[in-house]
Amino acid sequence: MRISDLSRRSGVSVTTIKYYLREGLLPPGRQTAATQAEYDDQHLRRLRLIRALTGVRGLSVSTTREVLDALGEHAGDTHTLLGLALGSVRVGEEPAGDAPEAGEVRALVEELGWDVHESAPARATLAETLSTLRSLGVPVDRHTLLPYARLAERTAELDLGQLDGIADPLEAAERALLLTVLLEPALMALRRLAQENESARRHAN
Amino acid sequence: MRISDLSRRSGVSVTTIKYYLREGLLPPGRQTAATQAEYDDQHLRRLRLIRALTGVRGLSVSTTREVLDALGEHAGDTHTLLGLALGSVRVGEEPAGDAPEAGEVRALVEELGWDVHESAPARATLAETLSTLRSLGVPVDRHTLLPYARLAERTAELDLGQLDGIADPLEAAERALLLTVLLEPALMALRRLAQENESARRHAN
DNA sequence: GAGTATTGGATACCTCTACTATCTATGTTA
DNA sequence: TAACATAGATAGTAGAGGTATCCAATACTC
Repeated sequence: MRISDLSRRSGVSVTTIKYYLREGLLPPGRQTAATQAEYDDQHLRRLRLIRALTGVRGLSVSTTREVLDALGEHAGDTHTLLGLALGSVRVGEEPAGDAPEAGEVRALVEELGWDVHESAPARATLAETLSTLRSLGVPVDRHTLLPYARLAERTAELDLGQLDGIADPLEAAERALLLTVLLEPALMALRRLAQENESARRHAN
Repeated sequence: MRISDLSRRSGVSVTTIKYYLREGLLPPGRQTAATQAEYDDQHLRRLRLIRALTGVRGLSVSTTREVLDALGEHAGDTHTLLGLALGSVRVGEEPAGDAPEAGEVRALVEELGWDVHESAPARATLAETLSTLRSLGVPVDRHTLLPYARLAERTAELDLGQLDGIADPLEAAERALLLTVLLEPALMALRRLAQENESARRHAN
Protein backbone atom coordinates (compact mmCIF):
# COMPACT_ATOMS: atom_id res chain seq x y z
CA MET A 1 0.00 0.00 0.00
CA ARG A 2 1.42 3.40 -0.92
CA ILE A 3 0.78 6.71 0.73
CA SER A 4 -2.02 7.63 -1.62
CA ASP A 5 -3.83 4.36 -0.86
CA LEU A 6 -3.36 4.99 2.84
CA SER A 7 -4.84 8.43 2.34
CA ARG A 8 -7.81 7.18 0.36
CA ARG A 9 -8.64 4.38 2.78
CA SER A 10 -8.32 6.55 5.87
CA GLY A 11 -9.79 9.78 4.60
CA VAL A 12 -6.72 11.67 5.81
CA SER A 13 -4.90 13.84 3.26
CA VAL A 14 -1.47 12.85 2.04
CA THR A 15 0.08 16.04 3.43
CA THR A 16 -1.38 15.36 6.85
CA ILE A 17 -0.07 11.80 6.78
CA LYS A 18 3.35 13.21 5.94
CA TYR A 19 2.95 15.57 8.89
CA TYR A 20 2.19 12.65 11.21
CA LEU A 21 5.22 10.81 9.88
CA ARG A 22 7.38 13.86 10.56
CA GLU A 23 5.99 14.14 14.06
CA GLY A 24 6.64 10.49 14.74
CA LEU A 25 2.99 9.60 15.31
CA LEU A 26 3.09 7.14 12.48
CA PRO A 27 6.09 4.84 11.97
CA PRO A 28 7.77 5.17 8.58
CA GLY A 29 6.87 2.70 5.87
CA ARG A 30 9.17 0.04 4.55
CA GLN A 31 11.42 1.73 2.00
CA THR A 32 11.45 -0.07 -1.32
CA ALA A 33 13.45 2.58 -3.18
CA ALA A 34 14.76 6.09 -2.69
CA THR A 35 11.35 7.63 -3.29
CA GLN A 36 9.05 4.77 -2.51
CA ALA A 37 7.77 3.15 0.64
CA GLU A 38 5.25 0.47 1.47
CA TYR A 39 2.58 0.85 4.16
CA ASP A 40 0.41 -1.91 5.56
CA ASP A 41 -2.75 -2.46 7.56
CA GLN A 42 -0.91 -1.66 10.77
CA HIS A 43 -0.34 1.84 9.46
CA LEU A 44 -3.96 2.18 8.51
CA ARG A 45 -5.05 1.03 11.92
CA ARG A 46 -2.62 3.36 13.64
CA LEU A 47 -3.83 6.24 11.53
CA ARG A 48 -7.45 5.60 12.50
CA LEU A 49 -6.36 5.45 16.12
CA ILE A 50 -4.60 8.80 15.81
CA ARG A 51 -7.69 10.42 14.34
CA ALA A 52 -9.86 8.96 17.09
CA LEU A 53 -7.63 10.25 19.87
CA THR A 54 -7.07 13.71 18.42
CA GLY A 55 -10.58 14.11 17.02
CA VAL A 56 -13.04 12.55 19.47
CA ARG A 57 -11.08 13.09 22.61
CA GLY A 58 -9.19 16.20 21.51
CA LEU A 59 -5.74 14.99 22.53
CA SER A 60 -2.86 17.09 21.27
CA VAL A 61 -0.47 15.63 18.74
CA SER A 62 2.35 15.42 21.28
CA THR A 63 0.14 13.73 23.91
CA THR A 64 -1.07 11.31 21.29
CA ARG A 65 2.50 10.44 20.43
CA GLU A 66 3.30 9.74 24.08
CA VAL A 67 0.23 7.55 24.45
CA LEU A 68 1.04 5.59 21.31
CA ASP A 69 4.67 5.18 22.33
CA ALA A 70 3.56 3.88 25.70
CA LEU A 71 1.23 1.49 23.92
CA GLY A 72 4.12 -0.05 22.07
CA GLU A 73 6.44 -0.22 25.05
CA HIS A 74 4.00 -1.64 27.55
CA ALA A 75 1.97 -3.78 25.23
CA GLY A 76 2.25 -6.81 27.50
CA ASP A 77 1.61 -4.84 30.63
CA THR A 78 -2.02 -3.80 30.58
CA HIS A 79 -1.83 -2.88 34.22
CA THR A 80 0.85 -0.23 33.66
CA LEU A 81 -0.76 0.96 30.49
CA LEU A 82 -4.00 1.78 32.23
CA GLY A 83 -2.27 4.51 34.17
CA LEU A 84 -1.04 6.37 31.12
CA ALA A 85 -3.83 7.74 28.99
CA LEU A 86 -5.80 11.04 28.82
CA GLY A 87 -4.68 14.64 28.96
CA SER A 88 -2.97 13.94 32.27
CA VAL A 89 -0.67 11.50 30.58
CA ARG A 90 2.82 12.52 31.58
CA VAL A 91 4.59 9.28 30.93
CA GLY A 92 7.82 10.60 32.37
CA GLU A 93 8.28 12.34 35.69
CA GLU A 94 6.11 15.39 36.24
CA PRO A 95 6.81 18.62 38.11
CA ALA A 96 4.31 17.65 40.82
CA GLY A 97 3.39 21.17 41.85
CA ASP A 98 1.86 20.00 45.08
CA ALA A 99 -1.48 21.51 45.97
CA PRO A 100 -2.17 21.58 49.71
CA GLU A 101 -5.04 19.22 48.97
CA ALA A 102 -2.65 16.38 48.14
CA GLY A 103 -2.87 15.10 51.70
CA GLU A 104 -6.62 15.03 51.55
CA VAL A 105 -6.50 12.99 48.37
CA ARG A 106 -4.18 10.55 50.09
CA ALA A 107 -6.64 10.22 52.97
CA LEU A 108 -9.44 9.57 50.49
CA VAL A 109 -7.50 6.86 48.69
CA GLU A 110 -6.66 5.27 52.03
CA GLU A 111 -10.26 5.35 53.13
CA LEU A 112 -11.22 3.68 49.89
CA GLY A 113 -8.58 1.05 50.41
CA TRP A 114 -7.32 1.49 46.89
CA ASP A 115 -4.01 0.11 45.77
CA VAL A 116 -2.71 2.84 43.46
CA HIS A 117 0.69 4.34 42.79
CA GLU A 118 1.73 7.28 44.91
CA SER A 119 2.82 9.10 41.76
CA ALA A 120 -0.36 8.59 39.73
CA PRO A 121 -1.09 11.88 37.93
CA ALA A 122 -4.79 11.41 38.64
CA ARG A 123 -4.02 12.23 42.26
CA ALA A 124 -2.78 15.66 41.26
CA THR A 125 -5.85 16.18 39.11
CA LEU A 126 -8.08 15.44 42.08
CA ALA A 127 -6.14 17.75 44.37
CA GLU A 128 -6.24 20.53 41.82
CA THR A 129 -9.98 20.18 41.31
CA LEU A 130 -10.62 20.30 45.04
CA SER A 131 -8.46 23.38 45.33
CA THR A 132 -10.17 25.16 42.44
CA LEU A 133 -13.70 24.39 43.59
CA ARG A 134 -12.93 25.59 47.08
CA SER A 135 -11.43 28.83 45.87
CA LEU A 136 -14.75 29.41 44.15
CA GLY A 137 -16.67 28.82 47.33
CA VAL A 138 -17.99 25.35 46.57
CA PRO A 139 -17.79 23.18 49.69
CA VAL A 140 -16.22 19.90 48.59
CA ASP A 141 -14.03 17.54 50.53
CA ARG A 142 -13.16 13.87 50.57
CA HIS A 143 -16.52 13.01 52.08
CA THR A 144 -18.20 14.60 49.08
CA LEU A 145 -16.01 12.63 46.72
CA LEU A 146 -16.34 9.30 48.47
CA PRO A 147 -19.68 8.24 46.96
CA TYR A 148 -18.44 9.33 43.55
CA ALA A 149 -15.39 7.16 44.09
CA ARG A 150 -17.59 4.17 44.90
CA LEU A 151 -19.38 4.65 41.61
CA ALA A 152 -16.01 4.95 39.89
CA GLU A 153 -15.11 1.54 41.32
CA ARG A 154 -18.12 0.00 39.66
CA THR A 155 -17.34 1.80 36.41
CA ALA A 156 -13.82 0.41 36.50
CA GLU A 157 -15.20 -3.09 37.01
CA LEU A 158 -17.24 -2.67 33.85
CA ASP A 159 -14.17 -1.37 32.03
CA LEU A 160 -11.94 -4.23 33.04
CA GLY A 161 -14.66 -6.74 32.36
CA GLN A 162 -14.57 -5.78 28.72
CA LEU A 163 -10.96 -6.81 28.39
CA ASP A 164 -11.65 -10.40 29.42
CA GLY A 165 -11.09 -12.98 26.80
CA ILE A 166 -8.70 -11.00 24.64
CA ALA A 167 -5.70 -13.21 24.16
CA ASP A 168 -3.31 -10.99 22.21
CA PRO A 169 -1.63 -8.62 24.68
CA LEU A 170 -1.18 -5.84 22.14
CA GLU A 171 -4.84 -6.02 21.26
CA ALA A 172 -5.83 -6.00 24.93
CA ALA A 173 -3.61 -2.99 25.55
CA GLU A 174 -5.06 -1.13 22.62
CA ARG A 175 -8.59 -1.89 23.68
CA ALA A 176 -7.84 -0.77 27.22
CA LEU A 177 -6.59 2.50 25.82
CA LEU A 178 -9.61 2.98 23.62
CA LEU A 179 -12.05 2.19 26.39
CA THR A 180 -10.30 4.44 28.86
CA VAL A 181 -9.86 7.41 26.60
CA LEU A 182 -12.63 7.30 24.05
CA LEU A 183 -15.33 6.31 26.48
CA GLU A 184 -14.73 9.43 28.55
CA PRO A 185 -16.81 11.82 26.47
CA ALA A 186 -19.51 9.17 26.31
CA LEU A 187 -19.59 8.74 30.08
CA MET A 188 -19.76 12.48 30.55
CA ALA A 189 -22.55 12.65 28.00
CA LEU A 190 -24.45 9.97 29.91
CA ARG A 191 -23.97 11.96 33.09
CA ARG A 192 -25.34 15.05 31.39
CA LEU A 193 -28.42 13.21 30.16
CA ALA A 194 -28.90 11.63 33.56
CA GLN A 195 -28.68 15.05 35.18
CA GLU A 196 -31.31 16.38 32.85
CA ASN A 197 -33.54 13.43 33.61
CA GLU A 198 -32.99 13.68 37.34
CA SER A 199 -33.66 17.40 37.24
CA ALA A 200 -36.92 16.76 35.38
CA ARG A 201 -37.92 14.14 37.94
CA ARG A 202 -37.32 16.50 40.81
CA HIS A 203 -39.22 19.35 39.23
CA ALA A 204 -42.15 17.12 38.49
CA ASN A 205 -42.82 16.59 42.19
CA MET B 1 -11.72 48.52 42.84
CA ARG B 2 -9.70 49.49 39.81
CA ILE B 3 -8.30 47.21 37.18
CA SER B 4 -4.93 46.93 38.87
CA ASP B 5 -6.61 45.82 42.12
CA LEU B 6 -8.64 43.30 40.17
CA SER B 7 -5.42 42.06 38.64
CA ARG B 8 -3.60 41.82 41.93
CA ARG B 9 -6.43 40.01 43.73
CA SER B 10 -7.05 37.54 40.92
CA GLY B 11 -3.51 36.93 39.78
CA VAL B 12 -4.51 37.67 36.18
CA SER B 13 -2.50 40.33 34.35
CA VAL B 14 -4.08 43.65 33.46
CA THR B 15 -3.61 43.04 29.77
CA THR B 16 -5.36 39.70 29.99
CA ILE B 17 -8.25 41.28 31.90
CA LYS B 18 -8.54 43.84 29.12
CA TYR B 19 -8.59 40.99 26.66
CA TYR B 20 -11.46 39.31 28.50
CA LEU B 21 -13.33 42.63 28.57
CA ARG B 22 -12.86 42.98 24.83
CA GLU B 23 -14.03 39.44 24.26
CA GLY B 24 -17.12 39.98 26.37
CA LEU B 25 -16.21 37.37 28.98
CA LEU B 26 -16.15 39.99 31.67
CA PRO B 27 -18.79 42.75 31.81
CA PRO B 28 -17.36 46.28 31.68
CA GLY B 29 -16.84 48.16 34.93
CA ARG B 30 -18.87 51.16 35.97
CA GLN B 31 -17.36 54.17 34.20
CA THR B 32 -16.47 56.96 36.56
CA ALA B 33 -14.58 59.09 34.05
CA ALA B 34 -13.30 58.91 30.50
CA THR B 35 -10.32 56.80 31.51
CA GLN B 36 -11.51 55.29 34.76
CA ALA B 37 -13.84 52.48 35.72
CA GLU B 38 -14.84 50.77 38.95
CA TYR B 39 -14.94 46.98 39.35
CA ASP B 40 -16.49 45.06 42.21
CA ASP B 41 -16.51 41.63 43.80
CA GLN B 42 -18.80 40.31 41.07
CA HIS B 43 -16.05 40.99 38.58
CA LEU B 44 -13.50 39.27 40.75
CA ARG B 45 -15.77 36.26 41.12
CA ARG B 46 -16.46 36.14 37.42
CA LEU B 47 -12.77 36.36 36.67
CA ARG B 48 -12.02 33.41 38.94
CA LEU B 49 -14.79 31.48 37.23
CA ILE B 50 -13.30 32.23 33.81
CA ARG B 51 -9.89 31.00 34.90
CA ALA B 52 -11.40 27.84 36.36
CA LEU B 53 -13.30 27.00 33.17
CA THR B 54 -10.46 27.78 30.78
CA GLY B 55 -7.69 26.45 33.00
CA VAL B 56 -8.95 23.35 34.80
CA ARG B 57 -11.40 22.21 32.19
CA GLY B 58 -9.66 23.67 29.17
CA LEU B 59 -12.70 25.36 27.68
CA SER B 60 -11.98 27.77 24.85
CA VAL B 61 -12.62 31.45 25.35
CA SER B 62 -15.61 31.44 23.03
CA THR B 63 -17.15 28.38 24.71
CA THR B 64 -16.61 29.99 28.08
CA ARG B 65 -18.42 33.09 26.89
CA GLU B 66 -21.37 31.02 25.74
CA VAL B 67 -21.53 29.19 29.04
CA LEU B 68 -21.35 32.39 31.04
CA ASP B 69 -23.98 34.06 28.88
CA ALA B 70 -26.24 31.08 29.40
CA LEU B 71 -25.62 31.34 33.11
CA GLY B 72 -26.94 34.88 33.15
CA GLU B 73 -29.91 34.19 30.92
CA HIS B 74 -31.09 31.02 32.59
CA ALA B 75 -30.14 31.86 36.14
CA GLY B 76 -33.58 30.98 37.46
CA ASP B 77 -33.84 27.87 35.39
CA THR B 78 -31.37 25.35 36.75
CA HIS B 79 -33.05 22.61 34.80
CA THR B 80 -32.31 24.25 31.46
CA LEU B 81 -28.86 25.30 32.56
CA LEU B 82 -27.80 21.76 33.29
CA GLY B 83 -28.07 20.91 29.63
CA LEU B 84 -25.64 23.60 28.50
CA ALA B 85 -22.13 23.15 29.83
CA LEU B 86 -18.93 21.35 28.62
CA GLY B 87 -17.22 21.28 25.27
CA SER B 88 -20.43 20.11 23.66
CA VAL B 89 -22.13 23.30 24.65
CA ARG B 90 -23.76 24.61 21.52
CA VAL B 91 -26.35 26.83 23.08
CA GLY B 92 -27.85 27.62 19.71
CA GLU B 93 -28.87 25.17 17.05
CA GLU B 94 -26.20 22.77 15.89
CA PRO B 95 -25.57 21.20 12.50
CA ALA B 96 -26.56 17.76 13.83
CA GLY B 97 -24.50 15.71 11.40
CA ASP B 98 -26.43 12.57 12.14
CA ALA B 99 -24.39 9.48 12.74
CA PRO B 100 -26.21 6.26 11.89
CA GLU B 101 -25.94 5.40 15.58
CA ALA B 102 -28.44 8.11 16.52
CA GLY B 103 -31.28 5.58 16.45
CA GLU B 104 -29.43 3.29 18.77
CA VAL B 105 -28.92 6.12 21.23
CA ARG B 106 -32.64 6.81 21.07
CA ALA B 107 -33.36 3.17 21.86
CA LEU B 108 -30.99 3.31 24.80
CA VAL B 109 -32.62 6.42 26.23
CA GLU B 110 -36.00 4.81 25.81
CA GLU B 111 -34.89 1.65 27.53
CA LEU B 112 -33.58 3.75 30.39
CA GLY B 113 -36.85 5.59 30.62
CA TRP B 114 -35.08 8.91 30.67
CA ASP B 115 -36.92 12.16 30.07
CA VAL B 116 -34.40 14.16 28.05
CA HIS B 117 -34.68 16.57 25.15
CA GLU B 118 -34.53 15.12 21.69
CA SER B 119 -32.02 17.79 20.72
CA ALA B 120 -29.62 17.33 23.63
CA PRO B 121 -26.08 17.54 22.21
CA ALA B 122 -25.01 14.72 24.52
CA ARG B 123 -27.01 12.36 22.29
CA ALA B 124 -24.80 13.24 19.34
CA THR B 125 -21.71 12.75 21.47
CA LEU B 126 -22.87 9.26 22.37
CA ALA B 127 -23.65 8.37 18.80
CA GLU B 128 -20.31 9.65 17.62
CA THR B 129 -18.43 7.69 20.25
CA LEU B 130 -20.25 4.48 19.34
CA SER B 131 -19.45 5.08 15.71
CA THR B 132 -15.77 5.77 16.35
CA LEU B 133 -15.25 2.79 18.63
CA ARG B 134 -16.91 0.49 16.15
CA SER B 135 -14.81 1.73 13.28
CA LEU B 136 -11.81 0.73 15.39
CA GLY B 137 -13.16 -2.73 15.91
CA VAL B 138 -14.33 -2.40 19.50
CA PRO B 139 -17.67 -4.12 19.94
CA VAL B 140 -19.89 -1.67 21.81
CA ASP B 141 -23.64 -1.24 21.62
CA ARG B 142 -26.44 0.01 23.81
CA HIS B 143 -26.28 -3.12 25.92
CA THR B 144 -22.68 -2.28 26.73
CA LEU B 145 -23.61 1.25 27.65
CA LEU B 146 -26.65 0.39 29.74
CA PRO B 147 -24.82 -0.45 32.98
CA TYR B 148 -22.68 2.66 32.56
CA ALA B 149 -25.88 4.65 32.19
CA ARG B 150 -27.24 3.22 35.42
CA LEU B 151 -24.12 4.39 37.20
CA ALA B 152 -24.52 7.79 35.54
CA GLU B 153 -28.00 7.97 37.05
CA ARG B 154 -26.57 7.56 40.51
CA THR B 155 -23.86 10.11 39.77
CA ALA B 156 -26.51 12.59 38.70
CA GLU B 157 -28.40 12.00 41.93
CA LEU B 158 -25.28 12.93 43.84
CA ASP B 159 -24.84 16.01 41.67
CA LEU B 160 -28.36 17.26 42.12
CA GLY B 161 -28.27 16.50 45.82
CA GLN B 162 -25.53 19.05 46.23
CA LEU B 163 -27.75 21.82 44.97
CA ASP B 164 -30.34 21.30 47.67
CA GLY B 165 -30.75 24.11 50.11
CA ILE B 166 -29.31 26.84 47.94
CA ALA B 167 -31.91 29.56 47.94
CA ASP B 168 -30.46 32.11 45.54
CA PRO B 169 -31.20 30.92 41.99
CA LEU B 170 -28.12 32.56 40.49
CA GLU B 171 -25.94 30.87 43.06
CA ALA B 172 -27.62 27.52 42.46
CA ALA B 173 -27.11 27.94 38.73
CA GLU B 174 -23.47 28.79 39.17
CA ARG B 175 -22.89 25.87 41.47
CA ALA B 176 -24.64 23.53 39.05
CA LEU B 177 -22.30 24.75 36.36
CA LEU B 178 -19.22 24.32 38.51
CA LEU B 179 -20.21 20.85 39.63
CA THR B 180 -21.06 19.73 36.13
CA VAL B 181 -18.02 21.11 34.39
CA LEU B 182 -15.23 21.22 36.95
CA LEU B 183 -16.03 17.87 38.48
CA GLU B 184 -15.53 16.14 35.15
CA PRO B 185 -11.75 15.87 35.32
CA ALA B 186 -12.07 14.74 38.91
CA LEU B 187 -14.54 12.00 38.05
CA MET B 188 -12.32 10.81 35.23
CA ALA B 189 -9.35 10.85 37.59
CA LEU B 190 -11.30 8.72 40.06
CA ARG B 191 -12.13 6.31 37.28
CA ARG B 192 -8.46 6.07 36.36
CA LEU B 193 -7.45 5.34 39.92
CA ALA B 194 -10.25 2.83 40.28
CA GLN B 195 -9.10 1.12 37.10
CA GLU B 196 -5.60 0.87 38.44
CA ASN B 197 -6.89 -0.56 41.70
CA GLU B 198 -9.19 -3.01 39.96
CA SER B 199 -6.39 -4.07 37.65
CA ALA B 200 -4.13 -4.69 40.65
CA ARG B 201 -6.88 -6.73 42.34
CA ARG B 202 -7.34 -8.91 39.31
CA HIS B 203 -3.66 -9.51 38.83
CA ALA B 204 -3.25 -10.45 42.46
CA ASN B 205 -5.46 -13.51 42.01
C1' DG C 1 11.42 3.33 -24.10
C1' DA C 2 9.14 7.93 -23.80
C1' DG C 3 6.11 10.58 -21.37
C1' DT C 4 3.21 11.48 -17.55
C1' DA C 5 1.98 10.87 -12.78
C1' DT C 6 3.32 9.71 -8.10
C1' DT C 7 6.33 9.51 -4.26
C1' DG C 8 9.44 10.72 -0.14
C1' DG C 9 11.61 14.30 1.91
C1' DA C 10 12.44 19.06 2.88
C1' DT C 11 10.98 23.63 3.65
C1' DA C 12 7.94 27.45 3.67
C1' DC C 13 3.67 29.08 4.56
C1' DC C 14 -1.06 29.51 6.65
C1' DT C 15 -4.94 29.97 10.09
C1' DC C 16 -6.54 30.06 14.56
C1' DT C 17 -6.27 30.79 19.56
C1' DA C 18 -4.95 33.14 23.57
C1' DC C 19 -2.55 36.34 24.90
C1' DT C 20 0.94 40.43 25.24
C1' DA C 21 2.86 44.98 24.06
C1' DT C 22 2.57 49.60 22.78
C1' DC C 23 0.41 53.96 22.10
C1' DT C 24 -2.50 57.91 23.25
C1' DA C 25 -5.44 60.83 25.70
C1' DT C 26 -7.09 61.36 30.01
C1' DG C 27 -7.12 60.96 35.19
C1' DT C 28 -5.33 60.43 39.87
C1' DT C 29 -2.17 60.97 43.57
C1' DA C 30 1.75 62.81 46.33
C1' DT D 1 2.78 69.91 39.00
C1' DA D 2 5.22 65.82 38.15
C1' DA D 3 5.03 60.92 38.22
C1' DC D 4 2.22 57.28 37.57
C1' DA D 5 -2.26 54.62 36.41
C1' DT D 6 -6.06 53.92 33.32
C1' DA D 7 -9.37 52.95 29.23
C1' DG D 8 -9.54 51.91 24.79
C1' DA D 9 -7.52 50.91 20.36
C1' DT D 10 -4.36 48.58 17.44
C1' DA D 11 -0.61 45.64 16.42
C1' DG D 12 2.33 41.92 17.42
C1' DT D 13 3.61 37.22 19.30
C1' DA D 14 4.08 32.07 20.14
C1' DG D 15 2.44 27.67 19.63
C1' DA D 16 -0.57 24.15 17.54
C1' DG D 17 -2.03 21.80 13.63
C1' DG D 18 -1.94 21.55 9.56
C1' DT D 19 -1.35 22.84 4.11
C1' DA D 20 1.28 23.98 -0.16
C1' DT D 21 5.16 23.79 -3.00
C1' DC D 22 9.38 22.16 -4.73
C1' DC D 23 12.63 18.63 -6.04
C1' DA D 24 14.80 14.51 -7.62
C1' DA D 25 13.83 9.73 -8.05
C1' DT D 26 10.81 6.31 -9.41
C1' DA D 27 6.65 3.91 -11.32
C1' DC D 28 2.90 3.03 -14.48
C1' DT D 29 0.94 3.49 -19.43
C1' DC D 30 1.09 3.15 -23.94
